[in-house]
Amino acid sequence: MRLSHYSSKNKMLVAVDCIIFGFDGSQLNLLLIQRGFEPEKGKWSLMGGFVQKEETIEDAAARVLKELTGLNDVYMEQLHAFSAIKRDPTERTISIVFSSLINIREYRRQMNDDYHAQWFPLTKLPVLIFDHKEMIGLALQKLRYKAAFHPIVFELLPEKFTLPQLQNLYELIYDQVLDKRNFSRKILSTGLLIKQKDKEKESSKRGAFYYKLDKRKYQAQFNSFLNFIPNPDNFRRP
Amino acid sequence: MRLSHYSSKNKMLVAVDCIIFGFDGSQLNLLLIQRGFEPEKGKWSLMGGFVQKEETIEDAAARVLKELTGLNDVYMEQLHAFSAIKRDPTERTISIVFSSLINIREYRRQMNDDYHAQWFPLTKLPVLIFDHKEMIGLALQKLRYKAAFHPIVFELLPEKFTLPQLQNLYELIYDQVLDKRNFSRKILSTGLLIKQKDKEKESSKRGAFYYKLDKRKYQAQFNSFLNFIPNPDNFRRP
DNA sequence: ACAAAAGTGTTTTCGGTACACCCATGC
DNA sequence: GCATGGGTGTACCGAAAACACTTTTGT
Repeated sequence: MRLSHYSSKNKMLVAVDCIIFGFDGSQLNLLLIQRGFEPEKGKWSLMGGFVQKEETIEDAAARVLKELTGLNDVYMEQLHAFSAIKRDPTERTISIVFSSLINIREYRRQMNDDYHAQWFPLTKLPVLIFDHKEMIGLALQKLRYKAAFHPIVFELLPEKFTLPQLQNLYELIYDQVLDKRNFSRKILSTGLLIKQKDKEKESSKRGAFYYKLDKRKYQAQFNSFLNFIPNPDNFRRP
Repeated sequence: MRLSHYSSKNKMLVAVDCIIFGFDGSQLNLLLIQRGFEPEKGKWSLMGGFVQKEETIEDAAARVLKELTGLNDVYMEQLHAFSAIKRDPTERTISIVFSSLINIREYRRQMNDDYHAQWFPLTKLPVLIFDHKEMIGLALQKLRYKAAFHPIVFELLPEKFTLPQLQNLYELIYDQVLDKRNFSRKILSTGLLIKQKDKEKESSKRGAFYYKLDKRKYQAQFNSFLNFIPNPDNFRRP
C-alpha cells in the first residue's frame, strides 16, 4: 500500500478566472484589469490567479477577486474549465472560470482606486489575453440561458429598481426589444416584486415607481421555470 | 520579463472522473469500476484518472474511459470541478467531472470482460469513494434540468425504440408518472420521430411500433426549448 | 374470454402575444 | 401645450392538462 503520494510528474498549475457582470442602469458591463505580471503584462484580462495548495477553487476565486478589485463577498458560480495545452504559453495551466452578477452601485464603495479594475460595456470590450474572450462568450451564453428561466437578473440591480430599468436589462441581455405591456404583466404575475410608494424621477418627467424584490419568494421560487423571453430559440450569439 | 515559468510551488494533481448513464430498457444505470490502486483499492468508484501534462481534460476523460472500460468515442460534457482540499486524502487533487449518456446495447460489444466495469441501477448504487456520490447527485440534477428542454434522452436509447420505452425513460429520470396520451402528442408534435413499420413484441402482446430519431431535425432543433415535464418545479432531489 | 399493454380524441384552461390609448410631469 | 416616457386592458391563439374508451393479441 502506497498511501503517501501519487506520481507527481503530472502536477500542474491550476488557475481561476473571474467574470463579473455589472449593470449601471443603461449598459451591461464586465469588470477587467490590466494584468500585473508577465507575460502579457499591461494587457486587459479577467481577474485571475493561481489556486494555492491549501485553498479550494471557490476560495481562490474569492481571494483573487478581493486582491485585484477589493470586492468582497461576491457570490460566484463555476462556469467551465479551460485546458487547452498552450492556452497560457508560459506554462501548462488549467483555468477554472467563475462568473457572477453584481450590482455596480453597491460594490462601488469597495472598489476604490487602489485597484486598476475597470468596467467595460459588453459591446466595447478591449482585446483580451489568452482565451479570455472565449470564456466571456460562454458566460454570456449561460447568462442568457439561465435568465430565461430563473429570476437571476435581480442580482444585477440595486435594491430598489423600476420596471423600465428591469426591462431595459432584459433587452440588453437578449439584444432584443420586448413589449412593455406583456413584460410588466409577466414580471408582476410572478408575485416576486413589491411596489414601493416612491418613484424614480431622474430618467423621466412622470417618474417610475420603484419595486423591491420579495426575497422570501425569490428564494422559494428560484427553481420555478419562468419564461421571460418570447422565443429563446432566437438567442443571438455573443 | 520572466517568461520561462511561474512559481511552481502550487502545482497540483488534476484528475478527471467520468459519469456514464445507461438505460437498459427498464432501469437507469450508472457505470462504475472497482478502483485498481490505493487508497480505497477495490472499492467502487467512477472511472477516473490523472490529467497528463500534454493532454486536455477532455482528452484525459476520453483516455481514462477507454482504458478502464474499453469504451470509445463517447461524447462527454463537463459537469463541474471538485476541489475540497481533503477530497482525496492521499494528496491534494482537483477533479473535473464529465458526464455522458450512452446506449447500453450499442456499447456492450466494446465492453468485454477484460474490464471490471459494471452497471448499477441508480436506485441501487454501492458505497462510493471520496466525493463520487456528490458528483453523481449533481449529474442527475443536470440531466433532469437539461432533458426538460432538450431532446437529449435519445442518447440513451437504441436506434429503434418504442414510445412506451421512451415514456418509461422520462418517468425514470423525473421519478414521476406521465399521461401517455399527452406524452405521445407532445413527443410526436416535435416531428423528431419517424414511425417504423415493425413492432417490438417482447414486452406486450399487441406490440408497440418502433420509432427512429430524425437525426437531421435533431441537430437542427436541439436548441428549441421543449417542455416535456408538466411541472419541472417538482423535481425530486436525488 | 380475459388480461395486459398499445393507441387514440375532445374539452377546458391558461399563458403568450399582438396591439393602442391615456396619464403625469417638466419644460 | 407639448414632448417624453410611464402605465394599463383586451381579444385571439396555441399549448398544456385532464380525462376514458377501443384495439390487439397471447394465453
